[in-house]
Amino acid sequence: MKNLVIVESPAKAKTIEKFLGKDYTVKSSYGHIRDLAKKEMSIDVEGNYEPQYQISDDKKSLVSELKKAVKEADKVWLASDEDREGEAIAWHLQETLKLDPKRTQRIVFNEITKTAILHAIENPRQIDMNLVDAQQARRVLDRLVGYEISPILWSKIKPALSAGRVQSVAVRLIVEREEEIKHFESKPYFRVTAQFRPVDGNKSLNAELSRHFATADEAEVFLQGLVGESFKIGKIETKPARRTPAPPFTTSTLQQEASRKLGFSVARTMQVAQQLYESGYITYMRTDSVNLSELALSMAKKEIEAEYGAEYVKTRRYQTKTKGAQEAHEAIRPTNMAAQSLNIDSAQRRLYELIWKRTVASQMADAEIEKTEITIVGSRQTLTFQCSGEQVKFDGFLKVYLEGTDDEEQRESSTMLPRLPEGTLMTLEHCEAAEHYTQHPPRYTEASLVKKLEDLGIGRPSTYAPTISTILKREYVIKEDREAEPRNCTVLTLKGGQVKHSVRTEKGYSEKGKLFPTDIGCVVNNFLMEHFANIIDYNFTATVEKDFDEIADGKKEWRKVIDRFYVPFHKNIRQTQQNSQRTTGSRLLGVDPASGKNVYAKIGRYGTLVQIGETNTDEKPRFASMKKGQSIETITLEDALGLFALPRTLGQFEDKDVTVSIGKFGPYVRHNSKFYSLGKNDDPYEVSLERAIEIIKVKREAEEQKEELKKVYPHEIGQLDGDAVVSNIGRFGPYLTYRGDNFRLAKNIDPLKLSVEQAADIINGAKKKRSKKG
DNA sequence: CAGTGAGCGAGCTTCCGCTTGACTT
Repeated sequence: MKNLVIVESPAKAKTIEKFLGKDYTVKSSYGHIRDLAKKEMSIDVEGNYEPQYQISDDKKSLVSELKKAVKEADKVWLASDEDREGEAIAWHLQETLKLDPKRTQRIVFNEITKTAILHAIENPRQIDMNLVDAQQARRVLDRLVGYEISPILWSKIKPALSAGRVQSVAVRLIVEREEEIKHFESKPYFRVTAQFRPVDGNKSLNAELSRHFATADEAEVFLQGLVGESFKIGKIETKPARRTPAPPFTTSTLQQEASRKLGFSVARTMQVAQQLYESGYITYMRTDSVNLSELALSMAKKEIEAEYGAEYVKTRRYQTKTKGAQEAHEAIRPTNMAAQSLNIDSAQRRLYELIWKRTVASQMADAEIEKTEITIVGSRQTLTFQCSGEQVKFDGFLKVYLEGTDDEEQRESSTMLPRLPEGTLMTLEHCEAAEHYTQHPPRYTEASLVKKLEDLGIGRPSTYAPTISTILKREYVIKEDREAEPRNCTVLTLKGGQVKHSVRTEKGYSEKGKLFPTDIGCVVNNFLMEHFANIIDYNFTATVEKDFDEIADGKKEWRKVIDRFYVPFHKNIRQTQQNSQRTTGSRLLGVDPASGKNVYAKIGRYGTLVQIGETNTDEKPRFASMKKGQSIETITLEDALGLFALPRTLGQFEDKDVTVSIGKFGPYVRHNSKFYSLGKNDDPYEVSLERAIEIIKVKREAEEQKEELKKVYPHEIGQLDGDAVVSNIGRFGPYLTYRGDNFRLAKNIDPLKLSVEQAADIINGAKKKRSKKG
């Protein structure tokens, strides 16, 4: 071996190895190999912010493997990504592997093509310490912010909470959107729609009045005024229009489209994309670039020509405009544009087809459209009816793909309009004024939150999905479906010269998979807004990014940048710790009629709770946890008092009391000092004695079965090369144990009837599979 | 495994960004 190349991703290593031939061995660092220790701050604040790095636990064996490879190589090529993090990875590798700079080359490429890689090899450079320092500043700042604010939250609000430059802004967006919605005043308005037919024609057209009415009375006056009116076509306007395809996918836009068109969560999209990437079907899926390689452009061109004809080709080079983009990779695209679809599992196939369509469409001609606007005027009326339509003259990229939209109230406007000359007399066939309500701004979905964060320049492609998981895990936000209340809407219809009133029920749009803030999320956000407004300012990241850029350009020293931030920040931390009150989000609900004491809803150490009586008095208050779906803000006194019904005694079974309550691990039935967990659909406040007894009996039966199994298992099948092979049944089904290793058994295998030979096959088969993966 | 929310005090929790793999009992 002469050359050792180290890249970040193993899939990339595999591809590059093919391009480079046998003088090169390509290995992967699997991302960062060193980081600040997890347990402590690991930043010497007094010692000029010196970071204390250590090799991550899961990277120790990898590092020793890399060290060995380095020893056998004449030259080491550090080929991590061409961005801040990539440069830092290269530097950490150089430091950790103790690489001799004379025998070490830094190379970069932002597309995985043979030309790009050979070009990179011919143009090596040294590690750019300014860029590394920009990364260190980023890392240190995030650690300081996260690890100094979080403990304040533990002492002032609740243990195990967290705050950070990215996650706290994500929560703030969701909390503030909810506030907006709460203060939104939904107003009714009347929309007038009509159907006209040419006097000597039969194809009618739908039109809408050019204005809305605020009240039913106004609408009625208008409708009444239409009686005996004659209509004609006033004006016909046709305008050519063009539509342009969306740029190729980045991580963020892929997540948005997969959410809109396939209903995937952000995490699912990334998981499926990872599978496609590892199989070699698509390029790297964590990217902020819309750039396509020259190879990709020519492949797309060839494919479009062959499939749709030369007139559909339009080669486009896209520019990335995203704030803070680092563009170390290409856009997400198929590696082989000739493969329109793949014979793989359904989720992978659907995501792949989406990527294929988006990429190919981005290299296709504009769609040419003719927009027609028809105005219908009445002889006495000053108001006009409008009707608009579109005709596609040349479909261009629309043949393949059209980007989805987040607009929930999209109106169809692609109807083709009949060709009618101006002045054509029209008959009014039908007219109605229907009540609608103005709609509050939409709540965020996972994907629309990612879009917003990206617009603000907050977070990176590799962190969008984990950030969402974090704020869900901390229970700052909850993702759920909520049905909208149906609303009664007045409809006025003009019929036979009369205006008739009727009522139509409008179901309103239900919120599917939307992000709602929780009590904890709101309380934490309020606390941060009060004490750390600068950190969760929407521009904080953008501001510090400017500093990082200047560090990267060698114009600023990273330690000075951090010091300027840290000194006032830390002072604020100290003051907040000393001066601010414990925050519980407490709300007085009313007075408990039984005791005459106050009832409160607030945040406790283990979640939201209701409390009867005062704290800080001799008499201890009574507490009860809130149920799922209840919140401090909306819980009523009555519901709160209902929570004190536990523990409930349901009655007797086998001469012993049956009681039901909620414990640390959820609701349970207690009988004869034994515990039985309630099922998912059982409500401890409602559950009957009969159901409780059933639960007891089911658990007893399961335990009996377990006892039976214990008589047979563990079962020794026999000896294999001098050691026992044992079969057993565990939490995950039947398995074999042999020499301290476990091997799962297929469902159709009877672990008691297994022969030693069969067991040996299973063990060897599994070992082979494992070593292949390892 | 089966309240915990008062108080005491030990020890624990926590960030962002880069990457995949573990394969359980």
